[in-house]
Amino acid sequence: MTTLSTKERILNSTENLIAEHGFAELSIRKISQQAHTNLAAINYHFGNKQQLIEHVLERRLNNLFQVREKMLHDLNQGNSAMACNLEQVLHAFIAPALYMINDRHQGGRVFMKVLARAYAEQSESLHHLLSTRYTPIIKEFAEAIHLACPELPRETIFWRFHFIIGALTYTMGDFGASSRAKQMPEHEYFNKSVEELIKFGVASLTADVNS
Amino acid sequence: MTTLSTKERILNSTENLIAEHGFAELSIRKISQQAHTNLAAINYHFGNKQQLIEHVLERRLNNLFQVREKMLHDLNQGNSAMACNLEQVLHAFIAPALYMINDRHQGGRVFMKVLARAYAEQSESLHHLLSTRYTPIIKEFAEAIHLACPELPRETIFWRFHFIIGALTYTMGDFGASSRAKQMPEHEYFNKSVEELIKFGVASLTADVNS
DNA sequence: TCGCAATTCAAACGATTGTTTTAATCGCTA
DNA sequence: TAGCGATTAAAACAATCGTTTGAATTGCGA
Repeated sequence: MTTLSTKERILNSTENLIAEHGFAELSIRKISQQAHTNLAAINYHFGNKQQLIEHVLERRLNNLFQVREKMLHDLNQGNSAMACNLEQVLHAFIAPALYMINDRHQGGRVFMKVLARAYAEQSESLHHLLSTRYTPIIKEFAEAIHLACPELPRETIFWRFHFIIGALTYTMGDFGASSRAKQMPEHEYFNKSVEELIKFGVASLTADVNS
Repeated sequence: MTTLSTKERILNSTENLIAEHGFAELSIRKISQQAHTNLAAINYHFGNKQQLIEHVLERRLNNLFQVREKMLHDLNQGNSAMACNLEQVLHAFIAPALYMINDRHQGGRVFMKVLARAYAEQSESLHHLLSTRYTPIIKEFAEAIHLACPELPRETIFWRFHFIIGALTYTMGDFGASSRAKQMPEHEYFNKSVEELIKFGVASLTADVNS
């Protein structure tokens, strides 16, 4: 049970507290209390509060992006001759978030709330970290979408992919609240969300384009 | 110039500070400083910090919802016999936010960032305020969409409208950052956003439905 | 088992937080 | 203009914040 290192316990507690109460109420005293460690341990291991938050984001963001890129890469291998299916591309982008959330022992579900909040918080450093990390992978997926839908103007792809990411981010942050409102088990609500989100993305990208 | 009442200056300053630096860095000392008033004036006029934040949200939210409902109502009057156009319905939902943002003398553009952050912050009281306010108008628009697209299952409408709201919310919060990244004037970027967002919503709702 | 580095701990630092108190000032009516 | 309620102002309150300090403790290689 508590075979986790102090560093890991601090990261997990930070993640939980951000997800539950947001950045505004986050304090390193609450973190150290929930992590069953000392105040100074946080500064000892992470330097300061800001760097701790960045570690929380980086830890899982790196993993999420790697999984997404691997799934997209595998897709390209399988369909080397022809452009790959649009639904598969969107699946490669959305599903890794699903896996992350369902893998409760990794605490990914909590992290997606953190991510949604980090977006909205938009403190200069956080936003810079997120945008520099996100930009390359977004370009890769936009290119894959272009191959799947060559008739779509690149600008249209840019906008609609942007909106799909928005719908995904919003849905992630909405968790708990929406599933409670619908009196549905959270994991069931999530599976439904991803399924509907992919259909939604495909629909928005394959509809007729006429101004 | 400074013909505004103390109450209004406090509300405006709060709005600006949340939009610029988020809830985490918001303090009533910064608010009173920017509003050129005294610390105690905030507690005198609004009770406490939490109630002040709620006033900031309510002030413009009420106006936004009223405009949306009026536009939807006018639409129903004009097309009483037949179901009204889907694009018009989405326009009635999205455009009021546009007007709000473009009307700089009302400071609406700033408020949309506040709204996007309030969503992500998800402190119990804020989220409760937003969801209780939002639920009725969402039901109204979902019904209008149903009339415009009677062949779409109600559940599909629910999900896709939810995603469209997500894309809208995300885009609002993204402002400034994205327009700066694209080296585009903010108002131009916004007009483009709304235009693309409506096309995006129509596309996602009118595409063929096959699981 | 000794010794040293890594880690944890309690305590205090200065700064800032939201709120309250008490006095001064304003604006309007009688 | 006198007086009174509404508003603003300065100051202090207790609480909490992030960070630092220096000593105590741990764990592991020699």
